[in-house]
Amino acid sequence: MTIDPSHRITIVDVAHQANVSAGTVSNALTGKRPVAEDTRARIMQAIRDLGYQPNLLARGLVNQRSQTLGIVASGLEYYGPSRTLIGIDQEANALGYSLLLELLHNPLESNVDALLNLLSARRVDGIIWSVHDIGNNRSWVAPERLKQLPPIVFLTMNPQPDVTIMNPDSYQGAQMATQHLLELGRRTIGMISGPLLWWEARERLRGWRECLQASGREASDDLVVTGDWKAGSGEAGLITLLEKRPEIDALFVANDDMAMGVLRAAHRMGKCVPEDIAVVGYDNMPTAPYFWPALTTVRPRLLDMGKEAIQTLHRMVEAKRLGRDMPEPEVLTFGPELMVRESTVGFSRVDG
Amino acid sequence: MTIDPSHRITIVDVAHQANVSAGTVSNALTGKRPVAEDTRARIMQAIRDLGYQPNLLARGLVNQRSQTLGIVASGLEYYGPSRTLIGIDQEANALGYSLLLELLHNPLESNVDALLNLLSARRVDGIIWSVHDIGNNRSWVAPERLKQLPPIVFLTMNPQPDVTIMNPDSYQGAQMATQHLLELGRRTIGMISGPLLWWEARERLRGWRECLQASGREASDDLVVTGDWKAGSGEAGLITLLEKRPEIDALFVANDDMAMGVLRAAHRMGKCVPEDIAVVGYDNMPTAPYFWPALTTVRPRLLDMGKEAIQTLHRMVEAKRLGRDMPEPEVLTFGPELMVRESTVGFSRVDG
DNA sequence: AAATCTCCATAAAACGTTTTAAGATGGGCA
DNA sequence: TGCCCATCTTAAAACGTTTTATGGAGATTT
Repeated sequence: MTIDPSHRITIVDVAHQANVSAGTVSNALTGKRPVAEDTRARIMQAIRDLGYQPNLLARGLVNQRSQTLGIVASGLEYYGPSRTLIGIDQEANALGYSLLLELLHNPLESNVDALLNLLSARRVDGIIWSVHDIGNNRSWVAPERLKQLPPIVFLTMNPQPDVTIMNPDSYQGAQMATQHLLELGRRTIGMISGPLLWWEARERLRGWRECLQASGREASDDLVVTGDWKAGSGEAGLITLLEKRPEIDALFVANDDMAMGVLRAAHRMGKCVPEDIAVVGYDNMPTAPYFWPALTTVRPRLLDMGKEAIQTLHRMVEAKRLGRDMPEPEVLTFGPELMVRESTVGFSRVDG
Repeated sequence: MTIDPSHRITIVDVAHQANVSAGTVSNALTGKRPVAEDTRARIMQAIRDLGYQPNLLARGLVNQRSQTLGIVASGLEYYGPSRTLIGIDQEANALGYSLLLELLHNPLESNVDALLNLLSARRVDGIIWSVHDIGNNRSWVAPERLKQLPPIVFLTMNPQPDVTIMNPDSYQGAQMATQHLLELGRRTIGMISGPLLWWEARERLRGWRECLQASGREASDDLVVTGDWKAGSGEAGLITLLEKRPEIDALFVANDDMAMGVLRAAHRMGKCVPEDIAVVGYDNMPTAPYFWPALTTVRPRLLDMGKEAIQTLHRMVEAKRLGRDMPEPEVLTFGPELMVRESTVGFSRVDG
């Protein structure tokens, strides 16, 4: 009948072929109302014969939902963010969502209106905001703005009222790292921090400081150097730090990249790790066990966090769809784990 | 008039408010036909007053395109794939596309029909297939299958007829690495390869072998050990290799992660790099300059490749939309760059 | 035998846009 | 005045689904 090859097969083509109406085909496909067994078989056969594929745009239009979640992320070239994304993807797939990915070029950017409008226009069912909390790039987050948007879950954000947030517990991670160094009998524990514009960097700094203070140790400012998360700043950081405070015998470094730079600087200066200086990193990059020496580091549970974020978002989406009242906004915190390796305990005790 | 708060503002609401018809609002928004200046102003005012946001699902339905590209990727936890994705995202945004991301859990999976059907059903305008070519996971790629799908660009794939492909030139990269080692006067150049199921791994191996053969050197099988891309296999690989061939004085390692393991093994065995063994990696991870010693490595141009992939795909999409004939399928190859650092030339010549 | 149920199928309306074909308005020209 | 033309608008039809209200056939009850 139709010989036009550019004609895409629609549900009414299938209906014709199977001698039923479009509505019946729809019922057979969605299973929302009963269809007799033999007509269902005819329909399925017609679908196969014609190679029919439903148009999810049309379905989304009438259903008022796209089965799509908007993911706003940044820093994907780093291990942490991409790991989080993988968790997000796995869980979203399991729940039948597709992901609309928007990468934020410059995460300091606080003018995100165009982006939010785009996601709204595409009618995403919900949004995961996986951009680090830096400077005032969260200034747009306010109840009246959120009301115009689909449900949102924020990742890694300084808690604030009326917002649903998932956080890796940087504060606790820093405490665990510092406590570990204290238990090893280290006297003077320095820190190389991330940029203090970053909320997470401030949390890690706070964890270090409060842990030291709690055990009556010094946590003064000249034990801290601020880096930029990159290895180079770790390398420079160690040099600066040892000039100021040569007696430092342990270091908590706010991420593994900078820790790698620290290790390199130590080698160059002829310092032994961990004998002269013990080093703890943060992130547990897959290569951390193969640093020289293997790096003791804090492992945040990012995969879990990504999955939980999607589950929570899904609940919010469903509540909205069914007209129930939203779950109460909450802050979920994911405790990290300390991976002890050579850079703190030496070669004897690890790696048989 | 409408007090129902759950009512989403549509184009006809705007039309009412501005005392025009829906068609006119559409014309004003798309700019496809002229609209008088004062009515346009009225319309824009109404849009602002009501907070109207166009429904891109509806627009996609009637326009027969979604302004969306499907990105199928895997291995996002590694540097290379995420870097490629960033290039893809940048260029796609510039051309007005959004990205529908589908991560392939197991890239060996060759049954990708469900995934392709989903992307078709969502009416993506085109697809970027950014999954590594492993085993027979490309067996589904055949002209008759491709004909049912939106335009596709494949990344990193063994060339085959009638398919558009972007490739980082692994063969050339491996040759550059090996040639560099030869020029440094190294005698016996081993290799730690990636898994040979991977097309890229085979290309790198071929580059190493043919470069050696071209200069009359040995390239026998016992100079090669196969790893799994991970640092651990590099560490084990060096040990195995030196047991078989203790005279090895240089090593080409198929990626930086494994090279890191090699460096670690060298330290453990008391071998000096580069004095005893020179090492070249592949990928140029951001941390490569901070390895101990800093790693000489091959830098593939992944960002460029991602961008070019989108541009090419865009041309294919437009050709299809306008009913022109498709651009001829082609294979584009991106030449890499050698980053020379301490692990081959020592500390004197780099890093002042 | 009539009335009532079940079960299944359908036609038509909706979802929110763009596009098509046609119409209205007013000005210029003969 | 009558005609044509340019410029702007519009009503209605599409796009491909799902849903709503309706209907018809047979089985079951009264």
